[in-house]
Amino acid sequence: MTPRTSAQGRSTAIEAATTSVEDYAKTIYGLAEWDGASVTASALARTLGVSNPSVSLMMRKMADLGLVEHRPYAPIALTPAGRQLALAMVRRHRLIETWLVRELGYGWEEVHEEAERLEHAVSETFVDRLDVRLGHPRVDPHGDPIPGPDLQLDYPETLLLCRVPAAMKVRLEQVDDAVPDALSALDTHRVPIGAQVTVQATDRGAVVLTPLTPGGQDSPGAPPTQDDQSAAAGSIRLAHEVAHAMRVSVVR
Amino acid sequence: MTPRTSAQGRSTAIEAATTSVEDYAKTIYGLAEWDGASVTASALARTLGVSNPSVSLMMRKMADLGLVEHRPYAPIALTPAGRQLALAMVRRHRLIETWLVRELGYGWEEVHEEAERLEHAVSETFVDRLDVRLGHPRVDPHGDPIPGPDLQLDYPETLLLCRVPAAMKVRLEQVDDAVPDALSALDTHRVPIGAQVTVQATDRGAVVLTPLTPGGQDSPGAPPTQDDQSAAAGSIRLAHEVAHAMRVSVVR
DNA sequence: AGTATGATTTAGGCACACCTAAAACTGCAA
DNA sequence: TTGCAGTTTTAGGTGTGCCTAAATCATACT
Ligand SMILES: [Mn+2]
Ligand SMILES: [Mn+2]
Ligand SMILES: [Mn+2]
Ligand SMILES: [Mn+2]
Repeated sequence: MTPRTSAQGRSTAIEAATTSVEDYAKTIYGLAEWDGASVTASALARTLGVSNPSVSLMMRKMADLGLVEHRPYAPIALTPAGRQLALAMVRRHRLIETWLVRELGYGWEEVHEEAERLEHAVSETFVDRLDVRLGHPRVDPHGDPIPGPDLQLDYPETLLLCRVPAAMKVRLEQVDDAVPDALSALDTHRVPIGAQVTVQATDRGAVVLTPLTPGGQDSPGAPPTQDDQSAAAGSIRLAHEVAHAMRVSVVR
Repeated sequence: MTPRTSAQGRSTAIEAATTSVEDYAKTIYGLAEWDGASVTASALARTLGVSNPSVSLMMRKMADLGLVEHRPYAPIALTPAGRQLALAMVRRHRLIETWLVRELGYGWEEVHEEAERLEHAVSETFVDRLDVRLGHPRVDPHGDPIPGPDLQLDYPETLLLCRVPAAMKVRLEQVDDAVPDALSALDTHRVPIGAQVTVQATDRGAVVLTPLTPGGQDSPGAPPTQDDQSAAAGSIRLAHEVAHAMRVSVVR
């Protein structure tokens, strides 16, 4: 896609961002935020579904544009300008997802792919009007916080579920919408965002938990599924990968 | 942009359409429909804002894809497959415009640009859900008919305003949203789509007309503007270019 | 017919964003 | 400390879509 035409002049480099540049910026930001580790070229390549050389080349380009800090063979970090761009994309993405769920009847597992395309096509004006129409939502359907018009973002204090010690009571705050297994696990066991659960046991990243709050509100659908090999009724086992796709806050 | 990922398999070539191919198809269709003339390479180039050689090359590509019929130096026509693609894009475009006006508070002069980008980013699913949400609208904010899910399209019998003979009573059916002067002229003189007017005189494509129906309903805004050099109160002069951007149906 | 004029196509290039294969670097481990 | 395995970068190449400049073609006018 050609460089973005839209909007009114702000940071030059951000104006010239292509679809690819926007996705790289957003992905770097996302990786760094989700689990605080430093971002490597190969992690970026894996997440974006491109080859390592492509990342290398793009990093040079984005360094030239002043969007990333990157000395060869070192980890990758966004510059302040890069973070601005990333936050702008995150805002678009999450507002669009919220709108798709609230007004077009999308399921929370469908919206990510659609938003991934739309985020590059909408104007700044569009985003602002959508924000107003939705009443300035603070989180998206997956619990991810939405940056305000000023791109400010306040995170709740959260941990990766796969790192929570056993016997702790936590509240489900966010799910990674790019991990379908995580979304379907929560759907299956009727654990919505905001539900409280107790971590019964942990096993090298995998966790077993029991719902506390809404848990099994028996909405019309499948009967209390007991598919997993979990013995205790209401006991839920999540694989490491799935537990890595959820963030929780500590209760009490 | 890379080839379209979305949707379920239909006509292979249509699946593989890029943003550019989609725009070419839509534009060829639009030119042919608006004033029934045959589509030339340079008209296409002018409308799309690209050079003639670009059109030449693209026509070879689209001929190979089976989307257009084009022998060198001859006029350009869509194949049935090309028409399918064009109609699908027209449907997207017009539904999106309708939604932007109805639900996001856009003015009818703002929507075209936004839709021009969004139409390439939305999925088939999205379009269908939007259609349902809007209640299957039959025309967009500019009076252009919207193809149904089956891509069927029924046009009202209309003429280009610039070709209407004098002393005829007509109803304004469509405005070309890509001609800002036409939209602002109608805004200024408070002539909405559906209004009836009499063509007082014609002058080599330019027309002078008098509103009949809603005409000057004095909505809160500027006072009955008499900016033009038109003498009679309520008499409106439209330049050829502007009159070419409107289609009307004959009344009675 | 003979030629000028404009429309159209061909030739040659550029920018982006990818890819595979080959080289270069790093850091850990024998 | 030396080697080697994995990571990262360089080299070389593809597909799209666009451009300018230089042919070509079609035809309308003398
Ligand atoms: Mn998402
Ligand atoms: Mn994206
Ligand atoms: Mn339009
Ligand atoms: Mn378009």
